[in-house]
Amino acid sequence: MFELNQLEQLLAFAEYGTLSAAAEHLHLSQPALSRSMRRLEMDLSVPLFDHAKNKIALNENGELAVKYAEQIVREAKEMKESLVAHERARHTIFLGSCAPAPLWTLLPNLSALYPDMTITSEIRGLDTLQEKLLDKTYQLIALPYPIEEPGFASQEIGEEHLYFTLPSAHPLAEKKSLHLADLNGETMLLRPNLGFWTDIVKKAMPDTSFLTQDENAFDELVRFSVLPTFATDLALQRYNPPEGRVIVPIEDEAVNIHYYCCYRKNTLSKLTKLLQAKGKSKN
Amino acid sequence: MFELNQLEQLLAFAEYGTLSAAAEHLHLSQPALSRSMRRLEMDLSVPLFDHAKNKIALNENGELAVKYAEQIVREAKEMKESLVAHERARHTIFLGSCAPAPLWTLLPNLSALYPDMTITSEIRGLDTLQEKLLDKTYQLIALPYPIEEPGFASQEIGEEHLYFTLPSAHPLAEKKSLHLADLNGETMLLRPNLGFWTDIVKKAMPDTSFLTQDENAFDELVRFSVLPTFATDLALQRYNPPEGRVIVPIEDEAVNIHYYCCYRKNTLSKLTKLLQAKGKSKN
DNA sequence: ATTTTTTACGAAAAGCGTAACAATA
DNA sequence: TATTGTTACGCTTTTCGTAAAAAAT
Repeated sequence: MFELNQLEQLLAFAEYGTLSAAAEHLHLSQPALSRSMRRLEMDLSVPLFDHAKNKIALNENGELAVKYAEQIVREAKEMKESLVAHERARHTIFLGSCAPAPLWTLLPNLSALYPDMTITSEIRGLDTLQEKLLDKTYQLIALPYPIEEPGFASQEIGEEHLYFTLPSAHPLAEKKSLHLADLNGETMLLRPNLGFWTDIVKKAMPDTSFLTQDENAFDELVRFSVLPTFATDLALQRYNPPEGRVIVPIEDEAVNIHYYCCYRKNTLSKLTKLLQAKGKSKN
Repeated sequence: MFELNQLEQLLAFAEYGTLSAAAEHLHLSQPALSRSMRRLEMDLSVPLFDHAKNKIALNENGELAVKYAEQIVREAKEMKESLVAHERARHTIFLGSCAPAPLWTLLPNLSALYPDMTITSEIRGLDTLQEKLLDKTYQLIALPYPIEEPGFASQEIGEEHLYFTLPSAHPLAEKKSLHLADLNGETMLLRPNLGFWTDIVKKAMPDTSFLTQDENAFDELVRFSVLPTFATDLALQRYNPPEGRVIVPIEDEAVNIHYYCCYRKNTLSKLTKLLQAKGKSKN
């Protein structure tokens, strides 16, 4: 039988027109390529070239052979790429979340539980998350509600609550609590990549314009700004509380979020234990 | 890059389940196959097997690789078969005829004109002939009428006329000429593979039952039979006239056949000369 | 005990490069 | 004369088979 090697060489010849040119691009001596093509003719038991003394060209068979070779070589490359991708996927847990907070606990726990796996995560919209869990892009997603798909498990992994952080001089800074609507219309600062939190507050404060600032410069900006911004209880545990700001709870029921971790029941067997542990430790 | 060789070996392993069994069917030592599969894993930079001490089995990647390998190997075989077929076709003139007589002149002339080509011929129905000329199965066909397809040439190559051969004792044996209908209802003997002649006489003599006899035993049978049979002027030139038989011309216009040779104008360049020569020599 | 896979080692085969040759433009 | 393809020859690399070892049924 002939070999893929020879088909690639045939394609190189078809592309470059002469054995010398093709051999150079193949990093091969020209006599070697000449012999290899003769072998291909033998292996196929069909002449592929018109061999003149000083010129060689594809004949009718050769042209046909090139067509086949293109297809076969393409599929061979596809095979390798696909296998490499598949192998990578076998060693990767791809985690989607609706918000940053679930990742703070899930990522380190997953790393500890599956030390050989690469953990990749991203924050996406609720529809995207569910869709890509079903099509197996994600092995695991964090949602603000449980899903009911058969064959999937949903387990609560914690809750998060939203607060305003107001400058001390703000007119409402002394209130014990507020509604989102109370600040509707005021310009506010937002961290980027807050996931579905952004949707919630934009919906409840349609007249507010939100300024989004780079994550790294955000704290700096807040310190020297008089604009109100948000915080959550989980974020306040994780990061330093903003200086010179008053934290005011928000009473809207929509900002009391319970997170659920959703995944296929027959995958990630160690995950069940992780999630049961999750119910207790919320740091 | 990996090689087709290795893919075939992978398929053999997938089929036979163990390296030993696969190696035997591949006419290869088992250690060689073991190493070859390890090389395949290296070449693909992906593990394909679960290597246990004493057992080796395809893993998830391997199963996927087998699927790809099946396709690629199938196409590789297809490539070879297709090329061999194409090569054969390049050296073959496939000739279809509606009757035996045109072949008697066309075959030797084609052989002389194209000494490097294999000449293959068969007798088929008129519709089949035209259809397979158009789809390039035939390079050349002989029909009892010219065709009008654009791009095709039709040239008359001779004529043939049908006769009855009657036993001397036959009631009609002394007639100077007859019509087909005159013997309608009588049982007759027929050579096999007469092409469209069979259709002509069956149509004009619907009440006659025709007995077809093997070509080699036919002359023998005729000699000892009192059944009428047919001959043509061309057949009488070619073969010995039947003993003890009277040759009676048939007057039906339908049995005076002019043969036409039909072929693509841009192929068989030498053929034009042949056909012009054909008009003169009719042996 | 037999079967199966892997490792080790020497031999066979295949493939490559350099050089030389032939032919062409 | 420079370029192209084929042939010849020696060398390297690859691949193979046998033998031996390790492990499992």
